[in-house]
Amino acid sequence: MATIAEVAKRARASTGTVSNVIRGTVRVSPALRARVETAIRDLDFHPNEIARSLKVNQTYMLGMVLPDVTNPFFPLIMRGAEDRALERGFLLVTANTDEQIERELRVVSALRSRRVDGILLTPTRGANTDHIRRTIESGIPVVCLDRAPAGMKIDAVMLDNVRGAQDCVRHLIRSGYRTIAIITGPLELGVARERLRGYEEGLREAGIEVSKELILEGDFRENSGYRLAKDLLLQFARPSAIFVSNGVMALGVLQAFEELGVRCPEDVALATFDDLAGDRAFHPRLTVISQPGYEMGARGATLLMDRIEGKLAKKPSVVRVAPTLIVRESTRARLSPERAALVGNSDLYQKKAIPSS
Amino acid sequence: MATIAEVAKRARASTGTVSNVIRGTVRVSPALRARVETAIRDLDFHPNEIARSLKVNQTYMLGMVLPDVTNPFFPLIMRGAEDRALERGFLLVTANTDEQIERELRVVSALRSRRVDGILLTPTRGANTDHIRRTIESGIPVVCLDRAPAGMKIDAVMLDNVRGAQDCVRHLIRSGYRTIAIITGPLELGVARERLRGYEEGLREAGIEVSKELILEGDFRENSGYRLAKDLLLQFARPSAIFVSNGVMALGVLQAFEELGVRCPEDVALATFDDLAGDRAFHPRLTVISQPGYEMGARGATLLMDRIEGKLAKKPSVVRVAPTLIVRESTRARLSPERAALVGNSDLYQKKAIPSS
DNA sequence: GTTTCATGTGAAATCGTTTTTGCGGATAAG
DNA sequence: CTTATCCGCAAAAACGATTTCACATGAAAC
Repeated sequence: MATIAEVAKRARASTGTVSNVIRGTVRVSPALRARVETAIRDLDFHPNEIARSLKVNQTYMLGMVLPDVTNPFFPLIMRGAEDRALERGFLLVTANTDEQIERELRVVSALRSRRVDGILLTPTRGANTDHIRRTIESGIPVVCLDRAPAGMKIDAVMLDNVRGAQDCVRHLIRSGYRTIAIITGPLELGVARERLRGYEEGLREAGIEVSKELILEGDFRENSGYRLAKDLLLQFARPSAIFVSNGVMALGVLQAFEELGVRCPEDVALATFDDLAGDRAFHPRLTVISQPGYEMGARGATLLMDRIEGKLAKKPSVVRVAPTLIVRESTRARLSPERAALVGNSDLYQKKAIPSS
Repeated sequence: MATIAEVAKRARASTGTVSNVIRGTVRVSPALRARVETAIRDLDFHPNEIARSLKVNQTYMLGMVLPDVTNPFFPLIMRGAEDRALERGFLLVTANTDEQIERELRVVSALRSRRVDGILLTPTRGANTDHIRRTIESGIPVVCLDRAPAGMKIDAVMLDNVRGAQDCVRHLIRSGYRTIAIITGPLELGVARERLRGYEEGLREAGIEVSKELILEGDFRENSGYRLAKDLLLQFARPSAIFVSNGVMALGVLQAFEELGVRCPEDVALATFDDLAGDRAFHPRLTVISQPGYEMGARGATLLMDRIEGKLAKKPSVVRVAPTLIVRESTRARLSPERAALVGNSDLYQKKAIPSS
C-alpha cells in the first residue's frame, strides 16, 4: 500500500504538500496540485487513517454496542445511526453483548483501546455500570439507547413508553373495549413500569377503574405471554381486550388464542408493543405500538457526534422519542366510532362477543 | 487517557518494559511485573491500539459490507462473523450499501483507509468489481458472502442453491405432489438459475417431465410473486404445489392465495426459499429452505482470518454451505409416506383437491 | 538594481506504541 | 578473586501521517 512519501516522490513534491492537497487546508498552486492528484490516482493511494488518527487524536469511528442484532429492533437502530454517521464521515464498529455483562465489558474495553470517538450503547439490564462511568471519564462520550442505567446522569435516547401505552389504551377504549387486561413486563424494569403506568392513565382518563385482576406480570418472554393469556381467557370474567407489553409475549398470547379457539378480534381484541413482523405476517394483523428504531438510532448518533464535537452543553441530554400506534385488524372496532360516541361508556356488545368456553 | 509512558513512570520502569508486560512476549521479573500491573490498573490504562496498529501494521479489524442489515438474513451473517472474530481478537466494522454501488465504493474506500485487515463483502448485484480487485491487490483480502462477482477468482462463501431446491422438490414429490410449479428469480442472476436447475433435477430424478408452463420467471420482489401466482392459479391446469425461489415473492404468493380463496396446503401446497419469519408468523406455517446465515458468516470470517494470517494456499477457496429444508404445514403430505410409496408416481388425490374456481 | 513582500514549499517534530540493541549487574565457573 | 555467561532492563529508532515554521522564489515597489 502506497504511502504519502511515495506519492510525494512521484509528484516531485514534499509530503507536507501532498497532505495539504488532500486536506485542502492550504492553497497549493494548480500545477502542483494536479501533479499530486494524478500521483494519488496512479498509485491508488488511500491515506493511512491509522497514522492520521494517531496524529490528530481522533479516529472517526463510533462504537455501537447492542444486545443482539438478530432481534429485528436493533438493525433499525443500526441503520439510523449508520446513515447519520456516514454523512459526517464516521464509521460504526458494531458488537453484540447477548445481554451478558462480561461480553459488554470486553467489547467496551476493546473499543476504548481502539480509541473510538464515542460509543452508542444499549446497556445490559441490571448490570453494574462502573465501566460506563470510567469510559466517559476517560474522555469517550457514551450515549445510551433504549435503556438508561438507573440513577446515572447520561446522554440517552429513550422511548416514551407511558405515552405509547396510553395511546394504545385510548384507542382500545375508543374502539369500544372496556374490560382491558394488560400483560406487563417484569416490574423491576423501568420500561415495564412505564408501560403499565401508561395503561393505567389511559383507563383513568376514560373514567374506567383500574382492576388488579386485569394486571398480570410477565417477564417479556414468549412463554409468560402464553401462560398469562391462558389464565386470562379461562377466568370467569374474560376481558374484551388484552394489551401486551412486548412483542415476544404477544406471540405467546396468539398461541394461547389458537389453542383455546379464541377468535381475534371477535372474541378478544389484542394490541401489543413492538411491530415484530410488519403488517403481513400474523393472523389477524396486529395492532401495535411501533418503536421507531431508525429514528432512535439516528437521534442517538447525532447526539453522540454533537457531543464529540463539543457542540453540546455539559448537562446530559435525554431525548424521548414517541412511538407510533399502528391500528390493524386485531382491534377492529366493536361499534362504529359514531355509535361508540353515543353509547359512551357502556360496553354494549361485550357479552354477545364472549363465546361459551 | 493514560499513555504507556505514564504507566512506565508510575511503575518506575521504561516504556519498553511495560510493553513487554502487556504483550507477555519477554520475561519480566515478578516484582517489576507486579508494579507495572498495578500501575495499569490504577491509571485505568487501555493501550492505544491505534499506535500499536501503526507500528505492527495490523489493526485487528474486519470490514463487513452488507446490502442491508434490515433484511433479517444479514444479522445472522453478522452474528456468525462477529462470534468467530471476537474469539480471535478481531472487531467488525459494519456498513450497509443498500445495493448502491456508489455507497459500496465509498464504504470500501473508507475501510481501506482505516486499514482493516480484511473485508467480508456481499457485493451489490451486477456492479463493476474493479474496486474489489484493487483492494485485494493492495494487500487487503476480501471474502465474498452469498454472491460472487461473475468471472472472478475469489474467496467466497456461497449457498448450495441447486441442492436446496432439489431437496425441496424431492420432498414435495415424496409428499405426493406431482404438478409442481416454480416461480424463479430473474434468470440473469446465478442464484436464480441455480435454484431453477435444482428444481429441474429434482423433477428429473423422479421421472417427472419438466414442463415449460410450470416455470415462471419472477424478479425476487413481492409483487411478481403475487402476479405470477395469480397466473398459475387461474390457469386451466392448476399445479398442486408451488415452489418459490425466494421469501419475499412467497409473501406475494400468499396474498394471491388469500384473494383467490385458495387453501394451503389443501388446494395448493407451497414451499419457498428463505425462512423469513421463523416458524410462527404465517398461516399456514411455511415449508422453507432455510439459508444458514449464521454459519455462512462464521465460515466467512474464519476463511478471512485464515487468509489474513497466511494459513491458506494461494488459490481462492470457495465454501459451499448446504441449506436446510424445514418442513412445516404448507406442504403437508397428500398421502401417508407408505401409501405414497405404494402408489408411486400417480398423483392420486390431485383432482379431488382442486377446488372449482 | 536593490529591497520588500507575499506566497507556496519542504524539513522536521510529533502522536503512542513496538522492537531491536546494547549494556549493567548478578550469578556461576574457573 | 577474576572472568564468563546470562538475564532483564532501558534507550532509541521506526511506523505514516499532520502541522509548524523557516525559507526560497518571484513579483512588485522604489
